[in-house]
Amino acid sequence: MNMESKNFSLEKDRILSILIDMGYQAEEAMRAINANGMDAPVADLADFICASQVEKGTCLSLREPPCQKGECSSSQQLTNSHLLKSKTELETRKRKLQQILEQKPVGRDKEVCRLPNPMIGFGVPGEPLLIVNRVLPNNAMGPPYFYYENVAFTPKGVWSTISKFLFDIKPEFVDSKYLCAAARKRGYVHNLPIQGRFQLLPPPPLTIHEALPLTKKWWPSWDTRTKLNCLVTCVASAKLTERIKKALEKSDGEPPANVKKFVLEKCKKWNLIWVGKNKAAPLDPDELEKLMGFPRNHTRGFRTTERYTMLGNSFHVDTVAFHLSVLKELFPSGINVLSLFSGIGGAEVALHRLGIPLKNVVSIEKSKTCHAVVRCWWEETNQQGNLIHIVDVNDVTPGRIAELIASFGGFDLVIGGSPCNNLAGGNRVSRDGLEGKESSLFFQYPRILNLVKSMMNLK
DNA sequence: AATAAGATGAACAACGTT
DNA sequence: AACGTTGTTCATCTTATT
Repeated sequence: MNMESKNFSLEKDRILSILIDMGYQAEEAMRAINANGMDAPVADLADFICASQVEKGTCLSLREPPCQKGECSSSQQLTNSHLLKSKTELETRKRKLQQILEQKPVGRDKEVCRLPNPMIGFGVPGEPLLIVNRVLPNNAMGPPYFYYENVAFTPKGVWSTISKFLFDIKPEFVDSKYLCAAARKRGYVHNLPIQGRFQLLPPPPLTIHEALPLTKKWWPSWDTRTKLNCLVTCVASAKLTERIKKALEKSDGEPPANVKKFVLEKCKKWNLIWVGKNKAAPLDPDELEKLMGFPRNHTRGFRTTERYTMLGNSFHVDTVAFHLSVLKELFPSGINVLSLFSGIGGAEVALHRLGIPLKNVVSIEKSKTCHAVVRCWWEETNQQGNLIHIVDVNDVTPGRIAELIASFGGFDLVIGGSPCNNLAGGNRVSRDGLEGKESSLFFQYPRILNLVKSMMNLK
């Protein structure tokens, strides 16, 4: 076998396994690849299979047409908010959001989800809801409720594909800088109610100085940042700190413009904070934990670089909790949660801090260290429910789901954020989009969600 | 052998100017 | 409308160090 046909065959296997991951039969997946070619987007292949299933009457109703969208405009302004911006600005925001919610795909190549500016989703704490009634398609309704998360900045077309596989619900894009001192631009697709949200108390500090008071003393006046950029998995080395120190020490007092520019650029790029005279350093894991909304020492006991990786890949607890807060009055006696790609348990921590009892949590996570973190937390917080760990998402078969549902009566919430590494801008090597090696695990989410839905509807 | 440090741009949105 | 400028980003891989 020559190299070219070997690569060809490898690529075919890869696409095939993605389609099988999505819950399709190997045979129909193969037919779709043969009919559409291997260059066709996976979404198209899935469409093809779905179409042929419809013809045969075997469609699992993965994608029913969305129901008639009602008017989403019966907006009502909540009174409170002294922070309320001018009325016209609020109206502008509402109008822009409405446009995004109603936007129709123009053509296959133009299917792009627009990002809202400001990135405040349906609203953030301290501001009134922008939309009070949003109408979801019938097939998107719970049970169970679901909540999916990923990075906002992706290659073009990714979010419209994600949306397409999740009942055409438009993502709610939110930047966590409205809830804490660090930016975190993320998209959330969910079928949760949006009225009656509340944030965790105490509210996290909104500025760097309040969040990290010790930096105040050393912060130069010409560094005007009040918010940190996105907290990621990599940090700058001590060498960069040294370079900055050296550059600043050449001048006493106000440094020249070119030095300022150099330093500020590095500070923004690497999220440095001022911890000493002329000393800009990366955040500690402890500080990351705090900024991400986790309890102190949540990831203690693991190597530093590992802690950076785990924390950088996590939910922002307060943002997620703000969205999940509506569940509190719906499930006063607690909930059963299916947590995909759990990581260090951002969802679990958020629910716990909201005071929602965790009855059964099925956590799917392949990283041993991540799961160890969640297990530790589970015991430290004296959880009364059951924590069930599944290592491989491929082991979540219809049979396994049926077993779990039979044992405790079904899931109330399916939550998770799938791997972003093939989507994230920081990736120079393999930013391959949704079909990338890890990010294609996204397709496991709708597969499993639809399994849970269909089995719970049988009951 | 395990761990940390260093080197490695591009894609995309937003915004201003021509 | 077209174009240039500015800014941000849940990272990977190789090499050095312990």
